Amino acid sequence: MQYFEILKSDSGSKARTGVIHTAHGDVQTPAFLPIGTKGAVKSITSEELKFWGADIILANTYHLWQRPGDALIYKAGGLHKFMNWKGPIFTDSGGFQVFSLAKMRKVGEGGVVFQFDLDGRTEILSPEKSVDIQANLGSDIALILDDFPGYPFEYERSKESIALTKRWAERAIREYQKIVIDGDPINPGQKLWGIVQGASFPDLREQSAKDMVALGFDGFAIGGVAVGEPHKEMMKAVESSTPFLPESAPKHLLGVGTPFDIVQAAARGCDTFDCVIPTREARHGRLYVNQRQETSDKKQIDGYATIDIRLEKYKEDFTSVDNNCDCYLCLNHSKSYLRHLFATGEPLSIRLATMHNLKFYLNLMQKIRTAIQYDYFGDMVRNYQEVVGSK
RNA sequence: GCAGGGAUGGUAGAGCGGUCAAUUACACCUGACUGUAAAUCAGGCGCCUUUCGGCUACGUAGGUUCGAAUCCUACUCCCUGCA
Repeated sequence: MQYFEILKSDSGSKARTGVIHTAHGDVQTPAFLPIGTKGAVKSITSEELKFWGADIILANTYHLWQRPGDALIYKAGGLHKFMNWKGPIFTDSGGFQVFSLAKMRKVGEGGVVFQFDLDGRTEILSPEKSVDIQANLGSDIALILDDFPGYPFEYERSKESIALTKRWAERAIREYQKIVIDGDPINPGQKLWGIVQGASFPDLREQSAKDMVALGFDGFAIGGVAVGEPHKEMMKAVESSTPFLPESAPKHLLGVGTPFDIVQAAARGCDTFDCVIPTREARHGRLYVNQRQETSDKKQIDGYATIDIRLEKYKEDFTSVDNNCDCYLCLNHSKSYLRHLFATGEPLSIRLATMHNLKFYLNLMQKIRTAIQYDYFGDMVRNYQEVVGSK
């Protein structure tokens, strides 16, 4: 069986629906990966995630290495068993932490020297170490350690970054072959994906994509985006990368994004996405709701808006957060109640809000798949956007 | 009735002669949040003004003083103890 099966390609864009066959089951694409950095999607159980239609989740090498340690997870029988998530798991390499924990790290040829934020001990995260840890975690999709410089994008720095990422990729592959193919890993079916860097410079993106393709990865992630750049820059980065990656390979867009970003990126050929937005913003009281908008010619089009449930105006609003939503929150509780939970600091507030936002994102992916399948994805791309000022 | 304590911005509660439009917390409002060091962070919060600045304010009314939320007097109300 092919690793990635394309079911339907959109006629008007590079979007497609498909299935990634992993060692722990299938992923229907385009897909959104809820983020469970430390082995848990904050406040949500594995069972709930599965029930809502999440096929795959993302966890993080850096955090799990630090605590509880990959050796412990290996002993537990791998991350799947440890957290009792039976579906596919995608692990980030720790490359992002290289960027986000910038104050305490030093990037060199060998890897990243840094201090753990919890106990201050100094460690080196190398391409090999990242692969080793991910092998111990037993994820289904592992990522190579990459380097990217953040925003604003600078050509010379980005050029160095794709070169270093390429050299690290070669080392990561050798380590992967040693452990996962020739060794006795937790998950023999684990796949290693490459990462394309190059900011929004087309020539660098092209070069980086070609570098990765030459190394023969099973899938590709597009990294270095969602670091503060405008939406157009992000799309430019995507458009400059995908043409040089195999049509037949699954493509992940790292760290993206808003519902709008995701629809736009899916149209440009991205198959999977991960982002903290739905979970983090839920904890901050920001909820995503479906919202239709009327155009000047009286046409109703789909969109969405966000509301801050903590505002006083919802104090006596006994309607549901989103009456087009089928999540537990919307089926059972009012805005007034959720606001009250936030106001009083009840932990349930976080759970309910997170449930809702995740369901919103998972529903969005279902809408995208359906639109591609039934050939109206072009309309969706044209219309789907955030409705501002209508909260 | 006597004695003592107190009345401060939406609320609680600091301040106790100038540096006070007034600490702080809560509430409220704005804005962030994109491979999670984030149940977090930043800002605003008397009125007018873009800034400078001006005006009105700390129970009420007077007074002392160059200057008062801060001191004095009277009044109103509240609390506590004794009758």
